This record gives sequence, structure tokens and C-alpha cells, in this order.
Amino acid sequence: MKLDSTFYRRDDVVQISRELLGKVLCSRTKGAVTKAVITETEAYAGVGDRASHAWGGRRTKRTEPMFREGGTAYVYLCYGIHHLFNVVTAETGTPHAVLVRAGQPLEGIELMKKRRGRGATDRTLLSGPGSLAQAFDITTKASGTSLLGNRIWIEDHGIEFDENLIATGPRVGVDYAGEDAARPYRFLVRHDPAPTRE
DNA sequence: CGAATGATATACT
DNA sequence: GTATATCATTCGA
Repeated sequence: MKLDSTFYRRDDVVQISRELLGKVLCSRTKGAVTKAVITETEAYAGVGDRASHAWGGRRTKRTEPMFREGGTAYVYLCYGIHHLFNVVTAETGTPHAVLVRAGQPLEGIELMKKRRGRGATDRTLLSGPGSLAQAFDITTKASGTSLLGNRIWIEDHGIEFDENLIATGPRVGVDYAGEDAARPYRFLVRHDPAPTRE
């Protein structure tokens, strides 16, 4: 079933980040549907988190979707090449978000390979936030889209990973964030066939 | 290991 | 309005 607003609008973004493991990310473009089981996430805890784009309450045209109600998509371009997909959580005005970093392909695999091109194998298809967004055809144009609609959404297929399969650690690529860089806000499934990095 | 690559934020004139 | 530094990464050598 599709996750509804009660899932997204809770305040504990770290808890939501953990719960998103095993959920199924779905996208539909031009009638074609692609789905994947989420296996890696990172939490970005709003104004008090130096690693977040919304740190200190920075509200700009780019970060505006993060301040909307939980259940909104926040997508932005990084390093001039990669689109990164985030799930906005909490109530309106609280810019919490969860970065989806990796997943296991479930449906529309051939289409994902076609979008990724060249050396994309089952292993590398969704390994990393930039790759995942590319495979799902998610770009900055999708930023601000509601996850309750039929363009991008998340389903619960009843998949549960055992507690000891879940690894927790510091987030990737946020060394600039000072002490906040060390926070254990990263969640991933061990021995995932589509890992990003250990 | 390091280049690629462009939108965005911020600091200027 | 213009300039410049920076970036929640990826891929190929």
C-alpha cells in the first residue's frame, strides 16, 4: 500500500529514515513505472543540523520544498552532474528530510538500465544517490512534487530487515559539517548487492 | 586518485 | 547585476 501523510508528518526524522529501509520507492514517467526497495538512507535534521541545506533556517528557492509538509519531494543538483532525491518529513515549517541513497531494483529494471546506460549492471544500477535518481528519471524538476500523487511515491510491501542486518554510521560526504558530521544518521542494509561504500 | 560540470549561495560592484 | 567558491557524487584511469 502507498504510504500516506501520517507516515511522513511525524517529527522524528531519524526514526523515519530507519523505517524507510525496506519500503518501495516508485516513479511513473510517461506511463512507465519503476520500483525499488530502499536499502540506504540518511537523515538531515533541519535547522539544527549543519549538514542540512536548511541549517540555521536557510530558506531559499532551492530549499523551499523542505519547509513544506511531510510527504514532499526535495531534489537538487550536486556537483553539477547528479540529482539527489530526498523525502521531506515533519510538519510544514520544519525542514527535515531523508536522502535516499540506494536500493534494490524491483520493477522496470530494463528501463532503469536504459536510463543509466553503458555499464549499468544489477549491482551498480541504484548504487548511490545520483545513480538512483537517474534510474528513476528524477530531476530537479520533480522538486516540490507531492509523494501522495502518482508521479513519485513510496509503498509498504511488508518487507522487514532483521535488526542485526541494519548498519548505522556517520553520513557520507558531509565533512564540512563539523561536529554534526559525526552524527549516526546513516542507515543501510548490510551485504546489500547494491552498496555505495563501506 | 582525480577530473568532470553547472546550479546555487554569497559576496561583492 | 556580476563574480566566484562550493558542493549530501560518479566514473574511468
